[in-house]
Amino acid sequence: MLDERKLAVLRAIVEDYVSTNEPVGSKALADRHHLKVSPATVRNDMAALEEEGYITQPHTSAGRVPTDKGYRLFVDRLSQVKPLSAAERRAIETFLAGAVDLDDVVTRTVRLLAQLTRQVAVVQYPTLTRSTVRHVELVPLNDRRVMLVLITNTGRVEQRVIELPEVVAEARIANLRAVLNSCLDGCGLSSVPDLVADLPERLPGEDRPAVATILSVLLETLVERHDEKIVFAGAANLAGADFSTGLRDVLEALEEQVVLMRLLGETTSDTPAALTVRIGSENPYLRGTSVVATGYGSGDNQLARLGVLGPTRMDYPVTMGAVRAVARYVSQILAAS
Amino acid sequence: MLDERKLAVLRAIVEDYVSTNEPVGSKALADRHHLKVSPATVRNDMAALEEEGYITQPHTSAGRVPTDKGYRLFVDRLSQVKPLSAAERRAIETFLAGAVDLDDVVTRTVRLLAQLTRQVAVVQYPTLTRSTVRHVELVPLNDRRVMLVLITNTGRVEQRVIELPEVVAEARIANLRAVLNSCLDGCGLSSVPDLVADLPERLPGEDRPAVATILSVLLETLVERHDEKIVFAGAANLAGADFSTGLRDVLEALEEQVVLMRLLGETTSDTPAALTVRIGSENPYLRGTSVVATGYGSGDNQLARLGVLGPTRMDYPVTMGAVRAVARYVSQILAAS
DNA sequence: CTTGGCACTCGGGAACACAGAGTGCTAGAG
DNA sequence: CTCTAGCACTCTGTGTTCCCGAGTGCCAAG
Repeated sequence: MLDERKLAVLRAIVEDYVSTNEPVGSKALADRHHLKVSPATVRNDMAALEEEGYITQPHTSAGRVPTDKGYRLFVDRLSQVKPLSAAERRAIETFLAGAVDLDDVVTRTVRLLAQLTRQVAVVQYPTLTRSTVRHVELVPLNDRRVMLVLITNTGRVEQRVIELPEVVAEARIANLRAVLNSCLDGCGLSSVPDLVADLPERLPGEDRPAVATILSVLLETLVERHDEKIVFAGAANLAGADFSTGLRDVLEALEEQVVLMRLLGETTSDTPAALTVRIGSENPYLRGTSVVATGYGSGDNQLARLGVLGPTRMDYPVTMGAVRAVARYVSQILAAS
Repeated sequence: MLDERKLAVLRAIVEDYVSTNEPVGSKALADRHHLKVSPATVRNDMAALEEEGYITQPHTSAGRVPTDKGYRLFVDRLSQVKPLSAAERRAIETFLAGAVDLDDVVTRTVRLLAQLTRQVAVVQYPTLTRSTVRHVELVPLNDRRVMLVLITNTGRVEQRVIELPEVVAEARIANLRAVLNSCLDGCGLSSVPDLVADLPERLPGEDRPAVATILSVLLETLVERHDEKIVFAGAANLAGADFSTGLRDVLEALEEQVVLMRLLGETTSDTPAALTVRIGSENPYLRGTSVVATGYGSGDNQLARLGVLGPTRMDYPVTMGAVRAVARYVSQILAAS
């Protein structure tokens, strides 16, 4: 049904449309892409492609524009991820190398990605689930309040202020801290609930109410903050592009953690580092936009996801190259720390 | 020069223009605002106001539109801050009350403010300068690395990973932590540099290189992170409004910490809690937008600033009311914790 | 199967007219 | 001296018409 030349025509249409943002006609196409056939032939192929739903015309007698299905075919079979230039790679490296802590890594990453792709970049904070406990700290604030600080091996720090049900002496807090640390140090976060389950019983009775309160907050921290936090950058890049779904919707989605999560998608378990591309209507919300995302993280355990969001009319090969490269570098940085 | 009625006319023009977004003419004005004079009289007054530069007409023979100078006069003399409704106040209270930590307070505040004003809200993180040290933590990550965690009385937590120049045993780290805490606990952040100045000399010689490294990072943390961090929300509210300076510029400014800082302005030392209103060209960058901001913080020491950013054509009384109210509530929340 | 020719279809821009809102000015009333 | 009424004038925005050109679909010939 789709011979080699028809595919070449589709590829040419996508490339031209992406770069010019105008419906592309048979004449211009035959010229620009040294297809060695006449415009009439191209027209026949276009008719076939339109029949199959890969392209469409905005109105009778205008050029053709790729459909979501057309982009999909282009991404899957007609294009290759375009590697970054050496200069870009160096820029990434130096830019990310200056990061001082996890927060900084994430902030720099998201900005870098936005600048590189000229799209909106989205980065999810490394999830706690697969991290391990590096240290638990209990800091007495006054005699009824302590601050719980949880430090993970990925450099993430979670903090909560806890109201105690009763006055607890500092020494007892210190003791509890020691117990918690000896119990949890180095353990995976997912195993924390099991490990602390019988803790209250192993401590003097007088401490139990306080311990129960602290533990409940600790567990809550693990669950609630699971992978809630997502940041974005490059919203200014939306100003130029026009979205079928209206700029407002896109901006709203960007500020909704939940929606962003859904857009970034989940790491497919078998090939976690693979690039995910969701085109237009393939997206759960925001059907007018495309998302290019991938997992990142140190070594074989993927920590979280990052990607970019833009109009369906985007340069997929370049964008995919940038996303992949940034994910690799940031994984590397995280692995080193 | 400007009698009572001319001022009333200006007020009416501002109010009408803000609510309709269309240049307002003499007829509509005389009707809607039960000024007890004829359109012709209003026209005369308008001519005078235009002469003085308070209003202008987009083109000959269209209605009048307030100038920045006109808005300024309106804000200074012709309007009163509009208090929030009881329902809104309750909403604020319940929404902010659920915050679990400082991060959460800031996030909730900025969203709340954006929703309340239907503008872009901007909140600066409480600055460290006037806080005091609650606790310093040194967590060994491996034998060449420690994590420094600084906890302040405002609930802020700063963290840095430190590369040590040499291997340091955990016991020595623990000792150093104890020294640091006994030395700094409860002290104002601004006095930290003085307090730690002679610390290396008071410790065994073998520790000095490590201590020097740690202290330099600590000091750096105090300076660099000074009041750098700013968050915003409600970018979607920009979608409707049209900015003279182009939407792109506004979005770009929002992602530039430095620009945002300048826009929020500085707390005037004498009346820190006063509302600052910068209208259009009064702003350093982004001359097409207005900023309504104020300081917030517990008690008499102002910690940081918050405010909203919107088109010059905004409802100043309502916006000012919302900013003031939110600042008060968040100050209250911070004081309590 | 490919190509050249040809008639057809729309979208978008230019030219034009026109209604409506709003103004400035002047002369008269209070 | 101030306010009002009337009037002529000036715009913008909108609707209409018209035409050009890009692009198509189809057909017949190579």
